[in-house]
Amino acid sequence: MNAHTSSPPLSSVPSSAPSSLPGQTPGEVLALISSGVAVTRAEIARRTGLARSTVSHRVDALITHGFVDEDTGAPSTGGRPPRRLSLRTHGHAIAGVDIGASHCRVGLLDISGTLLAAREDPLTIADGPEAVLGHVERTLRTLLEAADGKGPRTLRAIGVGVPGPVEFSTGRPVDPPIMPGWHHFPIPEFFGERFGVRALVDNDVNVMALAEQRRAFSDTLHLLYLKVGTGIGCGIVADGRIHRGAQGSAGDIGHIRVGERDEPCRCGNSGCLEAIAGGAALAARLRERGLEAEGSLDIVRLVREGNHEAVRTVREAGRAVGEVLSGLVNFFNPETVVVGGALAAIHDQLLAGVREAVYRRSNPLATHVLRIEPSRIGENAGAIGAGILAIEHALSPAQVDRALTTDATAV
Amino acid sequence: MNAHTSSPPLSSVPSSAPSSLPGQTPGEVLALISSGVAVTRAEIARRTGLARSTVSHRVDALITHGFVDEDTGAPSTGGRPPRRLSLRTHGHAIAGVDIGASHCRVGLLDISGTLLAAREDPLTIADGPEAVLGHVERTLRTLLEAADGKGPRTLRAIGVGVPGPVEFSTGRPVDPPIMPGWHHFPIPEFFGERFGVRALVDNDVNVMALAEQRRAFSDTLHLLYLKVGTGIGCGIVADGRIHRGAQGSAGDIGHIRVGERDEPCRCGNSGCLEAIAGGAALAARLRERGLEAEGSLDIVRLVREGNHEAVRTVREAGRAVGEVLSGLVNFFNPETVVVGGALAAIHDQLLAGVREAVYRRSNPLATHVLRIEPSRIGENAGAIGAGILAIEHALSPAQVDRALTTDATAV
DNA sequence: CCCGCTTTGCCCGACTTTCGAACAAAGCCT
DNA sequence: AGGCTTTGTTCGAAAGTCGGGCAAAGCGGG
Repeated sequence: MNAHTSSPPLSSVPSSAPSSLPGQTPGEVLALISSGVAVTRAEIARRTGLARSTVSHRVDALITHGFVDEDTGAPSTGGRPPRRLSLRTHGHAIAGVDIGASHCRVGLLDISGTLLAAREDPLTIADGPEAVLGHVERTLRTLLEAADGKGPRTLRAIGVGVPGPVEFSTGRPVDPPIMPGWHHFPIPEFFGERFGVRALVDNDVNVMALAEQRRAFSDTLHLLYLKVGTGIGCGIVADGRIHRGAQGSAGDIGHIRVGERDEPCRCGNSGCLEAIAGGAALAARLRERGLEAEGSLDIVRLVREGNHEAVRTVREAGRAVGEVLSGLVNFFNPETVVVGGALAAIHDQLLAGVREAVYRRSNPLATHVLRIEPSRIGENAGAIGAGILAIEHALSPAQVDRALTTDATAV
Repeated sequence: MNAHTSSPPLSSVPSSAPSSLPGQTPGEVLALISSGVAVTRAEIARRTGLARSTVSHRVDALITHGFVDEDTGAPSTGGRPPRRLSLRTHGHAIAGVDIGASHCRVGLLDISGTLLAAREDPLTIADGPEAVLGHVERTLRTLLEAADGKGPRTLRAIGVGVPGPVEFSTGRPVDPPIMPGWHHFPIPEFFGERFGVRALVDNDVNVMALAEQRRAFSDTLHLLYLKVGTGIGCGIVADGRIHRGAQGSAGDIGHIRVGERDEPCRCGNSGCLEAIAGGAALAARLRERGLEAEGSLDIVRLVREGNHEAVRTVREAGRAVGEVLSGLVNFFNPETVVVGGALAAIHDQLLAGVREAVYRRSNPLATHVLRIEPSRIGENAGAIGAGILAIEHALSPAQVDRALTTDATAV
């Protein structure tokens, strides 16, 4: 197999890189600044091909509208030192809300994505949307007041992750199996009425995947986030964007059939991944063998204590997860798989099994650069990811341009 | 489970629809016209929010540069009848090339995507790129000359589908298992030197998926194209765009493990989908039972003849495919699954098995609007899809804008 | 220390694009 | 035939963009 590596010049074929597409509008200039791609006026001009005067114009608009701050000088490159521009974090605030089956975490972020404060409370999602969201509202108001200490912050947008499928365009859960009473509940309207801002709602694993991709694995465009807890789910980032599928139920891998074992599953089928490797199933199996295990946390405890039975069971679960994952790797060809959820606390044991199965069965081309790693963000992934979702909405070029034209000074 | 269907007004929450974003540049105006979204000047003005005079300006530019034709009047809506605009097909030509393991199909399309002519020839891909592409070049020149009869046509771009993973940005195959000698061969440069136009190269199933989505299932954004032939592969359209994955090997589902059976596979593992349900494997199994079957076509023949053994085998293969597919449906949540490839000729038998397995195992939310259907495009899907890839490149706003500014009259 | 060099950022006149309003065109309706 | 409606064009005004000139600000060599 001879490799052709030379790059003969393309005679009269237009170059594929249009060299300078983005940045045609103030909002896109802001995107360049906030993403760190170009942080001085001169850099922006070079990057976009716009005249220096035009760039100054746009940057001025962004500054007077409170989107950008001008830091003091930067290191000179031989001539006059450029003035560094940065997203103005002061003044704006974003909420990131992670609602789980039995807990709820509310985070406050600045507009650059830094988590300023977070609070977790136990809560039962089955109490219904009014009760749960009411609690979120109160927590959020508390956090906002507390944060006011360091300069007032105006809430700009809210991101919400919920444990079930969501129709993203309307922000409404659709037939969520573990959220009784939430079907079609208009979450964005709930927050819109109370805070006067937009709320973006998505599946919790999706926003966790987003958090990991944006914050910890920004060099990878295609990422899967495997959440192994009581149940098993998967968040998908394809080409840097969340893949939600037709009904918003993409990533629902808990009931994929795996292996030979025919464990019955609560879904009515048997042999489901969740029935074999989910935290609830593992705990049940350990109980059968006389161990004390109620939920995922007990499994973590037992493994940490070095209980052989538990370690073996978890490793086996890892293999089951890995077997399913190997298929998904072949199909989706991600660069990174992040493993999170309660059981990721013992990722040494879990990942060993996962890697074993994936590298045994997957296409070598797909695996030879594949990384399978534990979550880097950890317990705040949901809140941060939801916040990122909201930030990217609030800072999208379209939104920013609108803010500039309907000249109400931001902040 | 109570359903909340009311839509209370969003107090002071900005509407999610920016109402009039697209169309800021001549290229985007052309996109509106060619996609049929807005086909008169007045419609474009309404759709984009631009002044009518601006729209006229842009349309004039598109007309003088040969991108748009002005048809005669359209039905009046009470006032002066609008003049209908349409993409100028006359003059432009696009090539769509579908290279298989043992055949090659070259198609000539006009810029609206209509197939003008096509030719298929047998050929062995293992003869290497120079030989194969040389043949494609000759065929394409023949087709271009023949098409010249009805007005001269200038070739604008070439799309190519090949049976292996491709690094799309460079158009080079990467470690393709059934294309010896093609590793890293610079296909776009080959055509660039000979025709002076850009060539876009992609995996063959990807372009087939694209063809089905754009031409036959344009109401669905998420589509899988399952090709069941000698081998088994899958093309992925996510959110209207081809998903290629990190190494361009996404959709390589032939070696996902399925079921209990441990058939050895040429990949070294056992239990692979392809080893159980691929055309080659089915033929081998039928041969074992004394039937005469060399390849996929013989299976089709036997099933058509009503051979019970063959029908049963195909149906079983369908179930195996369906079992894998059920997992992918849960994971990806497509709206449509299209089944093509040689064995799709007997889709009654094959699809029965596929549907049976999918509907048994997949998440009801994901399946209740899922369509599993035979290919509608058929044998030209590869050539047409490759052509569409090239057309969408040539008509992309960026390309069109460049053509307008570097004022060389198109056509 | 001063002066030329380099790079950055702003100012200003020339040019291009876009807008909005007025007007012509073309069919429908009474 | 004349008013009405919708479409498309013409034209002057407004806005945005460009590019050159110029001041600002640091570096480095004599």
